[in-house]
Amino acid sequence: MSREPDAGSVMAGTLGGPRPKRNAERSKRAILDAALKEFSEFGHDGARIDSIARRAGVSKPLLYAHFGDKSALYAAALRAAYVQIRQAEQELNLQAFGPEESIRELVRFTLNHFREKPWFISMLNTENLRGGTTIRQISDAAEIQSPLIELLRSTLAAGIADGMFRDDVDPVDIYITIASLCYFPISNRHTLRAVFDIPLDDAWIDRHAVEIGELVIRYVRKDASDD
Amino acid sequence: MSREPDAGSVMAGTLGGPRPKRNAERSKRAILDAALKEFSEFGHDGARIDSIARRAGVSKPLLYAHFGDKSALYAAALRAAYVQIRQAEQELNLQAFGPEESIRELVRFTLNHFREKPWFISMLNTENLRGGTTIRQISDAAEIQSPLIELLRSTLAAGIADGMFRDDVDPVDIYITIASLCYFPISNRHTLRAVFDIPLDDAWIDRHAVEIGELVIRYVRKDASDD
Amino acid sequence: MSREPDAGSVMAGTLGGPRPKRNAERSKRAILDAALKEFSEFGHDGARIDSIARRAGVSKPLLYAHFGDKSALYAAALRAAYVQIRQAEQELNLQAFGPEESIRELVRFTLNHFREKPWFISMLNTENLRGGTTIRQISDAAEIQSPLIELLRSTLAAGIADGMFRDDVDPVDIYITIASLCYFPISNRHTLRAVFDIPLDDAWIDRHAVEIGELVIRYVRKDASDD
Amino acid sequence: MSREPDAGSVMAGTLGGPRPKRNAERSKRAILDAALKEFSEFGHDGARIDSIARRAGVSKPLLYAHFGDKSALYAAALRAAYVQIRQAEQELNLQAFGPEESIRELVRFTLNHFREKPWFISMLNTENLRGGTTIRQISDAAEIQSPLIELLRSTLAAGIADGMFRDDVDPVDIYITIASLCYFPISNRHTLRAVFDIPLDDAWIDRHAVEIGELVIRYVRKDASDD
DNA sequence: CATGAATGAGAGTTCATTCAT
DNA sequence: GATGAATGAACTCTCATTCAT
Repeated sequence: MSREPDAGSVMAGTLGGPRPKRNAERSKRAILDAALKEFSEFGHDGARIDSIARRAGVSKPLLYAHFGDKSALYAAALRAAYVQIRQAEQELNLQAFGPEESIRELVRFTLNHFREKPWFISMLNTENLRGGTTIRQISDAAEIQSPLIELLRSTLAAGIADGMFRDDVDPVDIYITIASLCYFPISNRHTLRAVFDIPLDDAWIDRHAVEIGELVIRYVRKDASDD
Repeated sequence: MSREPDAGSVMAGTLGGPRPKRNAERSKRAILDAALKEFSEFGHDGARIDSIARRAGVSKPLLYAHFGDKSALYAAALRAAYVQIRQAEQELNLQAFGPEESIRELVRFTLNHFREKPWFISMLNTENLRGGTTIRQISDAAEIQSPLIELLRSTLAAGIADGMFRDDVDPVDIYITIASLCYFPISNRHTLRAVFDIPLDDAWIDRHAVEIGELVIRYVRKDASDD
Repeated sequence: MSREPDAGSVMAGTLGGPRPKRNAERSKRAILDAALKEFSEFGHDGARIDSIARRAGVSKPLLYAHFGDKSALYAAALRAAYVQIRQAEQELNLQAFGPEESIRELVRFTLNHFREKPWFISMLNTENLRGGTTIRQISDAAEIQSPLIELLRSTLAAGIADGMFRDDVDPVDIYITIASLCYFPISNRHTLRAVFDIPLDDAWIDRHAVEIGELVIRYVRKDASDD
Repeated sequence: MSREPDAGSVMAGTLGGPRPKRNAERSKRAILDAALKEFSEFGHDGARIDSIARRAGVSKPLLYAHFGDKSALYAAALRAAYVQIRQAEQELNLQAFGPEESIRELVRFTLNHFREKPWFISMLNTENLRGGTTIRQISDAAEIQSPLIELLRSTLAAGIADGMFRDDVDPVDIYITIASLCYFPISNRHTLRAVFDIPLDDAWIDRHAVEIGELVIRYVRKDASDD
């Protein structure tokens, strides 16, 4: 309510009075962050309420007071993962690029988000493993819908107008294609490493990102055979 | 399903009536099948030993006698999922097709396997969620390695020899690309359905399969700009 | 219901606006009422402090400030139940009736009190279930003792004087007899309904009340065999 | 753990092989007995599963395996209380007595059962406090219905035939009357002791039992005023 | 060999109670 | 004085695992 300590610590020395020890908003946030970590590390069933409370630095009853029960907390964490990626997408400014570069940029963004916020992939895997029961109940929330499809649609339109892109590709398909290509190597890196002898490290991923970009562009590009 | 190599032969000469002596093998098989189902439906932590025993129609002590403990059973189930896909791959005869058609065939096969044996994807998701600890311990087993890379390498070589394919693509990359494209729409169908308004049914998947094929082929195909 | 003895008078002369100053008394009363309901609905262990506070429209710390802890609140509620019945008894004016009618009146009164203030029976059941620990600690309070025994004693004396009643019955015994007969059918109405096929409704109770009256009167009445 | 002192000691020396350490029936019985004690001492909410398991000398999981959950165990205990009184009633042989003595005998029996098996009253109190939800669900069980009503009916009929009893009293009413008179002084002995200055001990109860008998007999007896 | 019976350890959840504003 | 925020302790229930027959 008044001030937030971590933000506060940076500001140490500024006047502003004593930190509040009881701050509902802050506790809720801490619990949600901890839950996101715990659920994405261990899945719905593997996650431990005790551990989440400890991570958040609060007691279990407080956690229950704020979120109800484990499943509700899981739902909140799942939702938070979506909200996070949608917020990040807001900062993408594809209009600044030409059609092809826009696509490369979108690929870069997607892959980097998956890589840097690993809990997003983990939460999605967990949720799909569970049959999507939870997301189905929160999907009505507006924040979950990605506005990216619109961005992609206009990018494709620009490419078509330029005579560079085919006019028979669906933006949702392209989005799913990009997501597929970015998701799998990261989501499945452990099993891939076990089966193939390649070093699936950051460098590999970076190289792969370039390939993905080219792959998608070649696909949408209008070429000799498309007349 | 699988033949019992020497059923009865050990006991062949002994008198003692027609007691089913191969029950051990049978039980083991039943447990493994049940475990594969249970683990893929509920994940490692969600799976219940009780439920597996019930599904297999055996007692828990028997299950423990055969497999040791839950983690060992999980490892066996994971391994079984790999063995199964490798066995199916044996029946792929890509040599019968030309280079492009080979690739289309591989895409079709991969996607169908993912769709028809959903426990494979589930097990992989589960294992990756868990950080790959288990697969790392069983990855030395020969049956897990996919011989598909070799098949792909020769397919690509044939395409290069024909002058149809580029000569700078790595077979592992292509394999991962194909797997990515086939894996994601099936693995994540629940969350995708919640977020996008598309009907992710079999018909959609079938249409998408064609797109995937074309996408990959366009990527490996040598075109005007590749000189 | 009960008058507020000196409401407002203390603050009468002070300036300072019309703040409700008697809130303390009010809150205490509200808490007690809520506690009586809650404890009688759910018993000592089933009652919830949260629920009592909510019912009373006050915060939990206030409740604690007023009553100490759950057991003390329970004790207060138990005491309140007794005070209530004693107050009601005050309005009984048996002297207005002849001996037999007095007894009938007492039966009617007792049964109606049990029926209309169900928390009295519930509190007594709860307390007896708990071994009477609480009542033993508050029994010294004058308000708990029933003056009814005296009333009964003089009623019996009048009946004896009239030559209508036996002279060997103890007023306490008669009181317990009346209470027994009125208590049981109401206290145990749920189990009785489950075991017997009779409709234990108000009409039944009313008829039963008449029987109880006759039963008691026949018992105290001097008859041919009592010489 | 190894030996069971009480039961075992009685049979010590009898042949019959080693006692089974794992005996489902015996465990179930032990749990039920312990539950009956615990629930009647502390009520539904006050009872502790831990305590019941300890009293029964078994682990909590075993208890759950046998009975499901706390409420189911409570239901089983409640039912056991009824079964117990019905079994005891079997041994009542009222036909051996004349009508009046039958009634005295029934009173004696009822009061003694209440006194000697205090959990019966406690369970009934608890169940009524809870609104009878549980008994309503098990009341279809035949063993719960009391055959006593029939006994009473024929006793009354005999008395009427003898010209000793009135012919307008209902056996269910009489049963409830007797139960009321026997129940209350025992059920409410703690609160009664706190309010009245009488020693509610065994001697008092015994004397009261005689009074109850006479009371009931006077009520059913045909007297001068009943013509 | 095969299993019904049993349990130690720990999970999620609740509740009376208190702190800090 | 009054309260939203917070918690220690305990409770019900579950689960992987093993014993004894």
